[in-house]
Amino acid sequence: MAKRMTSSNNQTKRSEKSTRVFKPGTQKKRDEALKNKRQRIMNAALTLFAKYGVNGTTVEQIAEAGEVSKSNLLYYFASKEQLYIEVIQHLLEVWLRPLKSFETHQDPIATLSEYIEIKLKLSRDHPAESKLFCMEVVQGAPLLLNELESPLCELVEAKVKVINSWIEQGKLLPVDPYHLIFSIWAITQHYADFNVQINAVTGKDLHQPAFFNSALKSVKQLILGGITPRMTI
Amino acid sequence: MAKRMTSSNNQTKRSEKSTRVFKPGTQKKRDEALKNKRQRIMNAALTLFAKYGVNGTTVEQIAEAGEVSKSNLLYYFASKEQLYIEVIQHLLEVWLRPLKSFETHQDPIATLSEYIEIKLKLSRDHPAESKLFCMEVVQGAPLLLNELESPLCELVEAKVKVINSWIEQGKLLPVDPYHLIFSIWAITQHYADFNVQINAVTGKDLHQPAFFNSALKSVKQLILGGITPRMTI
DNA sequence: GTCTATAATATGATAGAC
DNA sequence: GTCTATCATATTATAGAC
Repeated sequence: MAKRMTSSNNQTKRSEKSTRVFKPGTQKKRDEALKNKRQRIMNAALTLFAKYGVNGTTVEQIAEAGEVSKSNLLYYFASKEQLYIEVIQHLLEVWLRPLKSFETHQDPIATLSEYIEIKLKLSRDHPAESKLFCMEVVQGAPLLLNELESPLCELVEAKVKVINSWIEQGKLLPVDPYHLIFSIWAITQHYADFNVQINAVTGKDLHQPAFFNSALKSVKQLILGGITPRMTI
Repeated sequence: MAKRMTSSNNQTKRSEKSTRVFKPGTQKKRDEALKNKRQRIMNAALTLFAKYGVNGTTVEQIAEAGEVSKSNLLYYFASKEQLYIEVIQHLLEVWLRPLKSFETHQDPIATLSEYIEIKLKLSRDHPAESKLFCMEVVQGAPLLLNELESPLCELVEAKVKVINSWIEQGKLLPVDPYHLIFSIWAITQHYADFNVQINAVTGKDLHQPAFFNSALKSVKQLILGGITPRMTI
């Protein structure tokens, strides 16, 4: 009793949008406008949730940022919680993409190197997604646990097998694949999530190309340096 | 307007505690009881803030967890915000301690190795502190920015100089000291902050000694592997 | 110091006109 | 679909008795 949002009592109410067609061609336009509006609202919500937390953000703030009225927003999303869920779901998709596209080239170093770069670019270009994901997981991921358990788990396991086979082939020094993956996630996402601290200490951020490059170089050096086989001619 | 907590309008009201002494020896006891109560409340607040966020936690929940009444809590802390500030300040002290005690032994690898271990133990033993610090920084650290700018900055700069001197002496391979420090923070704190995700993927957590040891070993291997000079006999 | 009201207000959500 | 009230409630904080 007396909680803010418990991520449970959700009954989607207005998921069916009016399907009547008046003139041919009008429907598509209508759908697009609606989609844009939903998109605008979700983007605004993402930014604000990442900045103030879910409970620190009001529907009115989101509406203002999305340039709609509060009640209009609640016409498009049944409730604040429903909006949050949709934002999180969309976010997760963006967030798992790099791992899915983790192409396993012949050379493990090239593969991991590419993955690190993709992740660091994601931190640079989608900091709000990174931060909201971070906060959600830190708080116990009440809404994500299901998704984290099945899909992520399988995805990670597949990569773990690849890494282990590299190690068996002597292409990589022995290392625990799970910790390797966690370390890559941790460091690359740190540049987005802790950017305020990084900025306080260095005065720089990832949008400065020089800083981005030095970060990328260092991360690669640290992560890959410990697992690159020495040349033994 | 219409925000939850803006971290500004704070005038500490009840900082002076009654100083009248009735019997000798009673005062100390009284102070201790008071301190214990404040401690209890702050501990409860820390745990709940870390789990539900500041705005997701009500004063009543904290009071319940701290085993005091709501109004009694507000007798000890002028406001929820004031409580939050005190929690954060105490937290920061705990959080900066390892960096302060970053003893610079002769051997850089031993020094860094020890620092990594301390940080990982901190993640294991003080996950709530880690999480709340994380959330605060992710959200822009409105309350911490001052502290982060001066004290942390100087502390880091001192360590950076040490690391650079090691590099000059050839005891360490060239590496950007800032990124090195960030990487250590990122990985070690990740085990506390993202423990839910780590647990979802591996089924394990830092309290299992075997998992702690494998994490420690891997982190050392990754961080130190890329900066340990090769033996060139 | 502690408790029981209760004030003051912020905020999510709905009703109903247009 | 959109807007203007407005409701209902949760929640911080205070007043005042004991």
